[in-house]
Amino acid sequence: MISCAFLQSTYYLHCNKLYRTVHVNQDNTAMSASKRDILVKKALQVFYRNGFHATGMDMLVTETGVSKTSMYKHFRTKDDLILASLRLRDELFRNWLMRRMEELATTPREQLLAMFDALGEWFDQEDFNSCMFIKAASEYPDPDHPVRASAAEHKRLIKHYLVELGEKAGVAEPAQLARRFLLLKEGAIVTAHIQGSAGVAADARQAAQLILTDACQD
Amino acid sequence: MISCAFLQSTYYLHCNKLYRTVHVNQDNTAMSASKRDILVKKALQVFYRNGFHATGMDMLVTETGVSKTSMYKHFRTKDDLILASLRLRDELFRNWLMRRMEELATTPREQLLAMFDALGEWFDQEDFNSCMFIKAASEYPDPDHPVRASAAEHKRLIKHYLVELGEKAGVAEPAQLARRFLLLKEGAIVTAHIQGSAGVAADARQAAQLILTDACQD
DNA sequence: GCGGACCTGTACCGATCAGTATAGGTTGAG
DNA sequence: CTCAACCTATACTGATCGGTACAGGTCCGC
Repeated sequence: MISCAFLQSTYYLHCNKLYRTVHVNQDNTAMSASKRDILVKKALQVFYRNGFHATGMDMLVTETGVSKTSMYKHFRTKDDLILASLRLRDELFRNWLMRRMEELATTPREQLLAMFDALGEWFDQEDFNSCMFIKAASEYPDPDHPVRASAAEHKRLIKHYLVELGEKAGVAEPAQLARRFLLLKEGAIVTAHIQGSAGVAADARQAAQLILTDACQD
Repeated sequence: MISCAFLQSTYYLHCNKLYRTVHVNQDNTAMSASKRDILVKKALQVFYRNGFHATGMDMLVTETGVSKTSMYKHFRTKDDLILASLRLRDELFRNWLMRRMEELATTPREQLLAMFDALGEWFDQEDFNSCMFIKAASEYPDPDHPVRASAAEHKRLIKHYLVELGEKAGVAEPAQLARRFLLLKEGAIVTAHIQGSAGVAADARQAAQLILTDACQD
């Protein structure tokens, strides 16, 4: 089954031909899913690299290869496209992080610490450019803006995964452990972005080890 | 000589009519209140609240009360004004943080932990809007841009202060302690910004306590 | 009163912003 | 074939972008 769960998905489950799959838009106009996928995927890259306000729709036309007319058929406003990009980013990043944590370690305790090994791999990728949601929140000062809600939801979902892992690991206060790990994670991302990635993930992992040991002693 | 060291004051050093720039502030403190100082001070507030790309020069004219002609007399480009704002922010914020840490505690060990109490006060201020340098770095993707250098320097100076405090506290590896504390600090800032400030500073402080205890056992 | 330092307001520049209008090309189903 | 869905390119809107030009106002030491 080929489908794109990040693009309002269930409708796709009834389709057997991706190139002709039909997506029901906000205004009930039928659209080609593949073009839409290409647009969101490439827009995500441009927004991540270049920022949101600094990226104009004309730049997106040249960078994505999708005409402006099609863009505005798929998304009523630039903000809608941004939100779709953030939804995709949330899914891709969380899937990658969780998969990598589970690949790098076997026990829940080790998987928790492996988060920082995975982050270290991310920091060393040449296209690493901080967390897209931290950047998004930085550009949208209104706390009620949907972009901010998207960022909060992304962080909440990661925290939820860490809590689950903490429960599997049998720590006394998994919620507390998750909050502390998240502090180290966000701090490592920001520090690797501003100061450079050298040693940052290892520092965070060592600090996390202390916190985890303490959490298991309780 | 009355001047503001944070405001790239060389231009005024050649001015022998400095008294013209001395005014009385709202709180009756005599300070250099030249148009340039007013401009940078208010521009800082607008950039911090509204972002860099999203703030146009025309908005700065209305928000600061300084004419556009004067702005471009003092600063050749918008970027120069942004950099001056960041220099001011660096000085104001670091001075505030260090002063508050030393007010809240007496011993170096307690002062280190008091950083998170000070951060907690900051998070609860209604105009708290994340770290200006994290936001600046988020908006300027080019790592060689002066804005990025300014952000890195700000973080470096704070780290340097933490290392000094760690040495005074007699910990075995003050540099390592400072790096770990900085991870918690940046993580707390980002988390308070995105998820809300409730409990964030306290979480960070508890984690810092564990790290500090470990550092003193060595 | 004169000159210079410093400020203002207003109008303007070409470029770019988000978004729209219009016309036409391609594809596949019936 | 026609029809409809979906795509393209181009041109355009009014607003705003960073930045400049120009004329004039105010204050000061001389």
